[in-house]
Amino acid sequence: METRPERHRHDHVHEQEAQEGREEDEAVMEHGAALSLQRGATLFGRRHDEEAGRRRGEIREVDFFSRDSGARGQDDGGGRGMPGGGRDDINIGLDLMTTTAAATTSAGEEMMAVKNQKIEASAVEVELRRVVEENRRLRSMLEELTRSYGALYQQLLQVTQHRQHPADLMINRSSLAHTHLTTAASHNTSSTRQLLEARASSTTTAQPHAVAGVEDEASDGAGEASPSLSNGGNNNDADGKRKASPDAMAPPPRENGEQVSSELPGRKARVSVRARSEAPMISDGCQWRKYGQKMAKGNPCPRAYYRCTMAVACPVRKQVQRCAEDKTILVTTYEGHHNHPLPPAATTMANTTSAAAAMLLSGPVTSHDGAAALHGHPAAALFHHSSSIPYASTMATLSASAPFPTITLDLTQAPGGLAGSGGLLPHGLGLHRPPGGIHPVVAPAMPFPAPSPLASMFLPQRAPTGLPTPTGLVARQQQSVMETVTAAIAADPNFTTALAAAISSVMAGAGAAHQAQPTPRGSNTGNAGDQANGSAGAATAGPTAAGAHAASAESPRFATQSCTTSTT
DNA sequence: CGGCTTTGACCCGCGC
DNA sequence: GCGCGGGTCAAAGCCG
Repeated sequence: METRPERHRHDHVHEQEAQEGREEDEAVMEHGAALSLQRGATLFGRRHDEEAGRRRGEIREVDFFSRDSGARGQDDGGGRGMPGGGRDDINIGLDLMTTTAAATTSAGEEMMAVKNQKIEASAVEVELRRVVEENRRLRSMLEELTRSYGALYQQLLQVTQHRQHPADLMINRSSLAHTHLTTAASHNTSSTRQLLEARASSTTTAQPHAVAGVEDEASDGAGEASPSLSNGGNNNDADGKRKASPDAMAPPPRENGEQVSSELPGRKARVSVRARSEAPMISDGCQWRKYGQKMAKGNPCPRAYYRCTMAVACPVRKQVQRCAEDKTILVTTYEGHHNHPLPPAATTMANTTSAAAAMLLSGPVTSHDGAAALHGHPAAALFHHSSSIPYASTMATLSASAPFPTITLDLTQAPGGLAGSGGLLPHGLGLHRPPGGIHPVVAPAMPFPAPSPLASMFLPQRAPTGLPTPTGLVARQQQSVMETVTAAIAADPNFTTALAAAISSVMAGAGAAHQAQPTPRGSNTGNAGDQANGSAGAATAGPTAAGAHAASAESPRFATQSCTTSTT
């Protein structure tokens, strides 16, 4: 038939379009579909009017497509329609499509719609193939990182077994960190090297502590199931100052028998997060109640004390204070263990602090500058590694002077000199997009030992797992790191919003269901006195940010922002 | 009315 | 022992 060549040509053309311009295709498809619908409706009405009387009883509506051709053939008054055949319909449709509008019949439009569906399907298929390929690539990257981590971790364990020889240990550590750097390495930067060197020298000065740190680390590394071995005890020794409602701060016995009580009766290590925010509090997914405020010496800004109110007797507290030097920086210090499950958003933040806590507890709290501790801890690998990532330079130090061991994660500094911008951190999107078209904030993160007792303080109570297998440990650590990184980004409301928008645009068709995560009170801070939140950043945490939290808490993992440190 | 914030008082540990 | 500073308590007030 003469229409077949036409049809083929159109198919070809549309396939080309499918590969070249999806938007155009989509527009066409939508139009076609709409047209088809419209025509279908018209046709239906007409058919209903004309034929209903004489062919009463036939269910034409249901059999719309298959019967059309016949009906249309009659409508057109021509022999063009083939009685009953679906393929013939296609021919007709194409023919109509290429002819004038006057000659166009509803059948043509319907065929157009069918055709468009095919085109759409092929486009989706192409896209799917691309995504699968990318997924494969990412997976191989992850596997490689996992392998590297496993090797390094084994090496670390061996080192800890020889801790009686501090000198050797030190050397091994340096090589460890160095090894990691080279492993991670393609992105190595000079700043990372400087950082590493600085830490190496610190290690030299704080060698004995470093040894202790490794010892603790070994216990931590052995698994979070043995928290009692953590240096939490050490911390507490150093922590004698706090009167501390011991009962309040002592974590309740875990259902799994995990004796966290061994952690310490008094105060525990703290994790401090510095982030730029105009809001009075950063969004961390928990509900807090302010129970006090005090002017701290040396800082014109008052320090606010909050208590977790998500559970009746949750001992977790946090302090929020603006940085004296830069009032746009909000310093949030967490302390204690949640005794209740946390919402995803809160878990994300919890994991962030867990990561830091893992480092803190694994390191010597009394080290001169804390660098030694970091240096010896596998978690340091994360930070080293992150430092080597263009978008994420990370550093953390422990406080030496603070009454309690404190680690500060500084999320205020943007790599690439953006730190001084004074704004929040939306710089990530688009500004530092790495080559390759991967999401700007997606970067491999190095797994590190699972959080020990302190680490669990922000985590929901877990089921007992016993000593984790290396594999499970690695997996959990990876997740933790990923979430750490995620939370670091999520801490920035603006960034979160932008990220959420980006994600939704990418995931539009697929699973945009994640978007809004229902959070109580419409805010993931849950803080009651949030008028300021409403106007400032944290409150952007509304649905969008919450969505980002949710998304981040699940799987796409994002690289951390910069993380330098401060001392308390 | 309940929950939250505010704010002054109080407690405690540390340093001198 | 005293003063200082950090942290907490609790009454009063505010707010939805």
